Formats: sequence, structure tokens, C-alpha cells
Amino acid sequence: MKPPAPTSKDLVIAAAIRLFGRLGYDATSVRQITAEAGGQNAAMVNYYFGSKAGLRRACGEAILARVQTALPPVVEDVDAAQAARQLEILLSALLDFMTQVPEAEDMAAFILRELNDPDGVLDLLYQGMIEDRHRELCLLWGRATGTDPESERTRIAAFAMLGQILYFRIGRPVVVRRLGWSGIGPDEARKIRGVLTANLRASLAAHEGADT
Amino acid sequence: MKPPAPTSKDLVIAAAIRLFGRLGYDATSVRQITAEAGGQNAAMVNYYFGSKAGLRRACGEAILARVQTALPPVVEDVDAAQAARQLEILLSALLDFMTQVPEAEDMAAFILRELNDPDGVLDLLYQGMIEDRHRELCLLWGRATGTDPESERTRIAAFAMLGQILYFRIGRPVVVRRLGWSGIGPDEARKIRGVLTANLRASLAAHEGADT
DNA sequence: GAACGACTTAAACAGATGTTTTATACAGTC
DNA sequence: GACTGTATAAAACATCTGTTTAAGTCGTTC
Repeated sequence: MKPPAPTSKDLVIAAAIRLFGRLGYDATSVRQITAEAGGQNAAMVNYYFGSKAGLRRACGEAILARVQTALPPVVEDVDAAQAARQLEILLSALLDFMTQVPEAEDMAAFILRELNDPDGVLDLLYQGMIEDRHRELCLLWGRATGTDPESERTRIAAFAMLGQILYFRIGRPVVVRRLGWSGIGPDEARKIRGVLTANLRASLAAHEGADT
Repeated sequence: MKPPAPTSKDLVIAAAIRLFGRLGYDATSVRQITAEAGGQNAAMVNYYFGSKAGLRRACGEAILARVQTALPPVVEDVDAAQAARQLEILLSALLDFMTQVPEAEDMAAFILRELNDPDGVLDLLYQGMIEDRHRELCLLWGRATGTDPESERTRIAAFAMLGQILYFRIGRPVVVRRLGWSGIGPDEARKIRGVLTANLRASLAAHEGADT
């Protein structure tokens, strides 16, 4: 039942995700990666992945696989109140995922770095998870507000919701400084969640008024 | 009345902000920068700025100076309704700034890159503009909701508001793909603004209920 | 016109980078 | 025990990096 011991290949990918996310793709050397993975030679990368760019792609695929296994199921057939509740749970889970789980934090940093790199693996990540997850978010939003889940306005609103969460990961250095925190731990995450769920409820409440 | 012709120094800084923002600090070479600036030698950078890191700092200072000249004044003595109106105007201006003005877009990209780089000029940017701007936002939020402008909850809420806006800049590649847009032009910015102002009003309205 | 200073260029340097090549260790198989 | 294929390591390669040094150009000043 216990998972197999991680191979060198796995160790290299894990180290690469961590370093690519922390330092950026170009700022990370293959020697750094293999050293962090415990090995002592840089040729491993080309042996296993063909090139540094191949390793980057392997990192993207590993993230996709990892996220697929951690997906909470989304129940489609829900009424408005259930959808609103699911939205809160989903956003709360995403916030925790982004700010608490160290492994996930590295993956999030990796993805954020890829967002604006034309040579990166954004296509892979988008088609493999981002689009589907966003579509689910739109579905819940549409159910909760009684509007078309795929309307342009709903899709924009879903991104706005995501943006609120993601900024506490992207802008964390600024956030912690302004708040006088030493980091974003469980206590701080709870405070953030309080504000974000209040915002979510307020937006949904605004729709209720015009809805029924 | 016309501004003086840009010096080589100015051209190098402008090119550096653009390239650092687009590619990242490490991924950009000084030869690229001087080539983009019209010059043909890389030694200019060390002549003017001492080092590549010195050029990075000069970019940060140039951004500070530029932003200072473009600041709309914030009127402090306002009632709740006026503060709410100012909030809408401010957020709308920030969204336009982030997605429409090409020069500002480069600066925004530069700042975002610096956010997570411990060796960067985040300190300079934070103390020179980020903290002050955020404090203004908190002030307006506090006035509009009748709460303490410097309470922890208000500061978090201000970051959440910012996050909604910034994500449409940070995650633009994802946003435009999911929305089927070819970019974020004036029309698209207007649609985004519609959603964000609706969210803002909803959040403020939620406070009104518990307030009076 | 000579001398100077500010600016720009070219060439060269040491170091780091991604990659390739070669060599070594070590399973399992006949 | 020799052979084979896989996995790791070491060294060498060409290229690119930031930086330095030296040379060149231009306008200004005396």
C-alpha cells in the first residue's frame, strides 16, 4: 500500500518544480537542480528529459497528474443554496491550497511563472486543468445566481473571484509586510478567508435581489 | 514646452523596464537591452549604472518617479457616499492603467516580476509607492464602510480588491483564452470594469446593512 | 589647433551555462 | 563469468553571460 520509493527522475522533477517556481526557469541552472535532487551530475537532466526544456515540460505534466488526484468532485445537480455553499468550500480549499500546502505552493509558483512565458508550458496547463477548473467555477456561479454559467459576465466574475485568492499568493511579500505578518500561516489564512467569503456572499446577495 | 529628447540613459532604462518585465531579470542580457535601446554596445550599462543590478535599481527609481507624476489626488475629507464614489474611480483608473497604457503595462510587468525576487528592488517599490497607495485605498474603504481604515480586516479587504484587478493583468494569457478575446482592449476593459464595480458595490452594500 | 571631458564603441576576460561525450558502477540473464 | 542494458558520474565543448579595459568619436574650451 505504501507508495514506491521516489526514483531519481521523480526527485529531479520535484526539485525542478521547486526551483523553477522560486527562481524562475532561466535563473535556475540544471546543475542547481540535480544538486538539489541529491545527485551530483548535470547530465541526468539530458539523459532523462532530453533537454532543460524537456524537464520543464515534465514538470508541467507532473503537476497535472498531481492535481488530478487531488480534485474534490463537483456535484453538478444542485440548487442555488447548495451551489453557493459549494462555492465557499471550493474557494476556501483553493486558498488553503495556495497558501498552506508547501508542495502545492511550489506548484502554484511554477504555474504563475509559466503564465507569462510564451516559451513555457502554459498550453499544457491551460488545457489540462485551468480551463476545466474555471468552467466548474462558472457552473457553480451560474447555479448560485440563477444566470447563464457560460455567459461572458459569469466567466469574468469567476476570474475576479480567483484573482482575489491568487493575489494573496502572488503578492504575498507585499501582503505580509503591510499586515505586519511574518508569513501566511493557518491563522492568517483564516482571516483572509473571512474577508473573501464575505465578499462572495455579498456578490451573490446582490444577484438575489435582482433575481427573484 | 516640449519635453527634452530622451537621452541614451533614458532609452536604456525604458528598454530595460520593458525587457525585464517581459522576460524577467535573469533571462534578459545587457546586450539585448542596449540593442533594444538603439545602441550597439553592452558597456553602456556599466558606464551609466555600474552594473546590471544598478540598472535594475535605476528602473525601479524611474518607475517611482513616473508614478508619482500620474497620481490623482486623494481627497481625505469625504463622507461615505463620496468615498465609495472615489473608490470606484480609483479602481477603474487602476484597471485602465494596468491593461490599457502600454508604457504602464511594462512597468506593471516589471513590478510583478520583482514581487517574488529577494534580490530585487521590492523594498524600494514598496516604501516608495505600494504602501502609500494601499493606505489610501484603506482610508477610502474605511470611510465608505464606516469602519477603522487601518483595521486588519480593512487592509485585507483592500488587497482583495486589488487582487481582482491585478489578476486581469497577471493572468491575462489565461483570461483572454477563456473569454475568446484577442486581447484586453477598451471594450474588454469596460466589461471587466462592469463586473468589478458590481462586486465593489455589493461589498459596500453588505456593510451598510450592518452599519446603520 | 590643442586639450579636455563626455560619450560611445570594440575587443578581450573570466566565469557560468546547456549539452555532449566518455567512462564507471551495477543490476539481471544466458 | 561474460554480456547487456540501465543508471550515474566526470570531463570536455561551444556558447553566452556580466564586466573590464582600451580605443575611438564628438563637441566644447582655451
